[in-house]
Amino acid sequence: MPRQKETIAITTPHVAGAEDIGEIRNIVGFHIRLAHGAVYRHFTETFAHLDLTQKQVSALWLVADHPDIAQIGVAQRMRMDRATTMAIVNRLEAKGYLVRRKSRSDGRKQALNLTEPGRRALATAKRAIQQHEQWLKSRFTEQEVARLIELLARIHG
Amino acid sequence: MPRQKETIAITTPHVAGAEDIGEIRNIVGFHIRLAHGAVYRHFTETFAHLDLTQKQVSALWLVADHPDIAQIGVAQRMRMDRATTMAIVNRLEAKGYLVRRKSRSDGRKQALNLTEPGRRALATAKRAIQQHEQWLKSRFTEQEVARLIELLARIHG
DNA sequence: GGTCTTTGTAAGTTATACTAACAATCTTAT
DNA sequence: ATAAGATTGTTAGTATAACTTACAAAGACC
Repeated sequence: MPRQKETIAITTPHVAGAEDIGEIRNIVGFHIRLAHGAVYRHFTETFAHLDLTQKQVSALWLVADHPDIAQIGVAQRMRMDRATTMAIVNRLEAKGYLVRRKSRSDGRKQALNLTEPGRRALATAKRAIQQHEQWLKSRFTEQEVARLIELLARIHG
Repeated sequence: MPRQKETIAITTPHVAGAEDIGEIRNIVGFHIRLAHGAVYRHFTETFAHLDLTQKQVSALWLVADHPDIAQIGVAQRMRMDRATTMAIVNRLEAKGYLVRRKSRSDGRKQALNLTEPGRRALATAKRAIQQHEQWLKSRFTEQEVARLIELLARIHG
């Protein structure tokens, strides 16, 4: 147990008062980050055999639910900027899971659609997500899950 | 509004049944990711003038609360691996906010401690966090905040 | 003493997020 | 109708974070 002489001088944030906002444990943001990290880690494990990340699955799912969606549409729904969306769509396209094609209604846009392999990959991914959600939800009652979602939705609303 | 002929064929996940796990909106993981993203974004804005990221502030705070802590200690508390911790400690050290020094109790370890500029930076950061937390907590009652933290803690336990 | 483990470190890879700039296209104001 | 402005996709470049592998130094255990 390392604990030398400077201890006292350093562990006292009580001198100034103003910057003492209590334990780091009381910071909501800290808990969201930790929870996100835990979820992210478990997700990655669950998806180790598939070659997909969270974002990629979300994007795949969105395109499946919204055929001919433009990249900007994916970006808005996932709260990402255009450049980040590009990177993700590029990867999905490289895997052969979706195709870009010029939108007929708006020449600036690219209409995104899943390929058959993309649809199969999403189906597999959804099964993995089910497992992952099971792990996540196992610590809550149905009611608590609903409550948690409601609270989280107020943040990203 | 782009919406062509393939719409019907693609928007029906009802055919297989098994992979239909409902709306993406019902996935807890999805909400955690979105909430985390929103928090992360607001944090970044709040900290735009300071030159610190979430992780860096967390690490700084941890070192302040635990003088002579080893990198592995920071890693465990922040749920990071040693390599990631290295990167963050390196950045903080480069900014002159903390110093490494060989632990006397365990030659393998580095004892981390804040410098005076580090302590000042943390004090400033805590004020910014207070603002950030205000923004975050403004949409909840005290009770809801406590409930949210409790639920999130069950995830990262 | 020798073996196994822990800790820090370095190097290299991947994913994400951001900015800035640009071209093509659409929208709006005049 | 044309000019000016906004939107969309794209590329390039930067930063952060997380991961892997490998290695060295030090400690723990037999």
